[in-house]
Amino acid sequence: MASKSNIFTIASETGYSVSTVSRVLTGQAEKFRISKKAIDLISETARRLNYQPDLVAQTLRTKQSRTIGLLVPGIDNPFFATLAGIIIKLLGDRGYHTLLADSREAEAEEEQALQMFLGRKVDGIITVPVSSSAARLEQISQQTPVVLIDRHFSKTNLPYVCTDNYVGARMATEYLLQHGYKRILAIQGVRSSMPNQERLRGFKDALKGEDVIYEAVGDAFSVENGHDEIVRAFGGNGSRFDAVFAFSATILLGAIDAFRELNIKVGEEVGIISYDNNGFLDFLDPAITRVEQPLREASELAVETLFSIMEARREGRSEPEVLQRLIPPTLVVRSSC
Amino acid sequence: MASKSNIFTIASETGYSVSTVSRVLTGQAEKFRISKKAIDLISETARRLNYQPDLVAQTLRTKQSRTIGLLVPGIDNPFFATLAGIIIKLLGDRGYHTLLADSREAEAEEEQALQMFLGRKVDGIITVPVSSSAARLEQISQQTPVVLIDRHFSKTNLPYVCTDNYVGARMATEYLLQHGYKRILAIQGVRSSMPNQERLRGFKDALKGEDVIYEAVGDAFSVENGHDEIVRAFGGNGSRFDAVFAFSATILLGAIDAFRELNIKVGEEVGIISYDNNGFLDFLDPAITRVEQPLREASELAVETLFSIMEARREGRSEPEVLQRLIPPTLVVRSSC
DNA sequence: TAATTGCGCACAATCGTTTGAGCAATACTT
DNA sequence: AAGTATTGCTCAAACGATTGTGCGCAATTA
Repeated sequence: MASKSNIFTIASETGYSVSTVSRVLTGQAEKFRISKKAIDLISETARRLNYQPDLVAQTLRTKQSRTIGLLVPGIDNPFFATLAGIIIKLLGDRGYHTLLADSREAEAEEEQALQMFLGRKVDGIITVPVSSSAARLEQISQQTPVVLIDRHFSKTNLPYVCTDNYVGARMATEYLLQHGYKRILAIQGVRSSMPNQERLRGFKDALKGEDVIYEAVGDAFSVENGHDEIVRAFGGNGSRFDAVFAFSATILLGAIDAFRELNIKVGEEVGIISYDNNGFLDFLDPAITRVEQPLREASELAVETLFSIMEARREGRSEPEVLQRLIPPTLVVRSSC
Repeated sequence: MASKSNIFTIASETGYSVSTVSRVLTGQAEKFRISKKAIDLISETARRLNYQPDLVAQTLRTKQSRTIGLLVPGIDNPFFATLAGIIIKLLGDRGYHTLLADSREAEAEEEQALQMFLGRKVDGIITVPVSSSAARLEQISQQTPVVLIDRHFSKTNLPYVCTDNYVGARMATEYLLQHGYKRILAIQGVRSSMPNQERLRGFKDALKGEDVIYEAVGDAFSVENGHDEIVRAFGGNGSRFDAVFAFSATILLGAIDAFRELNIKVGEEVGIISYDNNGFLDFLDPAITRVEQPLREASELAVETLFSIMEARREGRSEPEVLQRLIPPTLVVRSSC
């Protein structure tokens, strides 16, 4: 009953027309020379009737929903959950709401979500893409601004904010080398994904010319993958490897678990280093040395970028040029290697 | 350009009226005796023009958005992230989208989010409430179905699905007793919250008549709280306690950290048991014995409940009666006590 | 006094759908 | 052959807002 009041109710209640009411309520009063008397009466009445604008009607008319579509490949993954949390907050601060969808690493679900975003008339899209091609997103971005985060495509002019996975992996690998490890096993995540490729490249480049042996196995950002690859590599009689580079925190967990099963002491018998931030890595024993990504900074940059594009388009300006950012990660040293 | 086609485009393209097009596209064709010829032509044209209905316009007209508002107190908390992930998936399976908001444990932000949900005409709301009173939500639920999850209010007829925190805490405490612990420290979360109160009640009831000493300290579901209370209780020369019951996984982490600082061996010198599910509790050393909440089951029940109410209201039926569910948690035994 | 200007507001179209009511043509009845 | 049913569709009014245009009136100017 409270929310039954609309612009028309207020109009008849105050005796003014709906247009006047609308202009007052949208803050266009002085632009249209509405009298102070009218402004006061209308605002007061709106408050009294507990008027809440119908955002759906507003959107239909104005083509602006003050909503951003956020698409991640798995909200149950702490990494994306943290990311989503930060972004939702940042958008909220700017008066925008978030329509969250989960592609579950599947292209079909990604496409569905994008359709939905467009149908819902979101003002912009922030996404961690899962599809292998940028084509669809590039097409969409002509209509609705799109900013990629965490993952990007090799040749695309879509704006993105990613951490520099190449540098991160290089840092991690060099750290292992400096500490005397000579036989390194890398466990990868989804191979087709850009972060994984970059990490692999960084890993290999760091090893170039070094007197070490190495191998890069695995194919998923999952606990199981970490577990299975460790069992495979360390399960037999002894192992060729003295250190492990886990390409994600989930992989790391699986590895830790496998080492425990195999009764191999992490930090002593084998060194281990991981990618990803994740507060609880500090609570493992030993605490895990890792490459952390500046999630907050990345999120802020992504949101900023998105809004600058939105603003530019709204004002018919050409879009800013530098829209692809690679930000450097940080090495957090603990005691696992 | 692709998405510029609307129902009117299709109408003029096919020569039929917009009403006919609409009825075909919404599957009401035979109900209105549209000819097969018309159906075929219209569907074919829609496909050819890549028609996507404007969900905003649809919502305005039908008052149904096929969207559910999901409100959690902190999406960056793994517990709620997991919950959100499950719920988003379940809703997606039923053809519904999710508008996600984060109240950050603040009443003001909760209220804002609820306003937004109503303005957006969500068809239903699933929320982990943070406010101390049920009043506002009860008011809203007359307009839009509301289901509480994880937390509820003591006397309310709002439907909810929570785990039985009383039983869970009792189970945990009894487990400690059975294993010979005699001096138990409980570290609480937010005292005003229903889950905390229930856990405390379960804890105390389990100890009734037993020959043990105990204390319940702390006041936040945070790592710091866990840390500080352990330091306070175990920091001096020896401690009165031989076991700790952490009321949440965050508290547990703080405790683990503090024990490490104090050089006290968990599992040997002190037993510890925790609340909350959290996959990584298995990766700590020792793995933590804990009370897990059946998140999936709870989510399914909550979604089911919400839809049954929505359906009942749509059909003008009276709403189902039994809508408040307390589901039993599970004791997951590991090696920390 | 008549023409001009500015002020304060109202009219009505519009956004893209859905939907109750109605209407012309054909088919069926008796 | 005239009346009734059925078929297959169209008309136009909503939903709740925004917004370009225009109009009556008073104050100012000529």
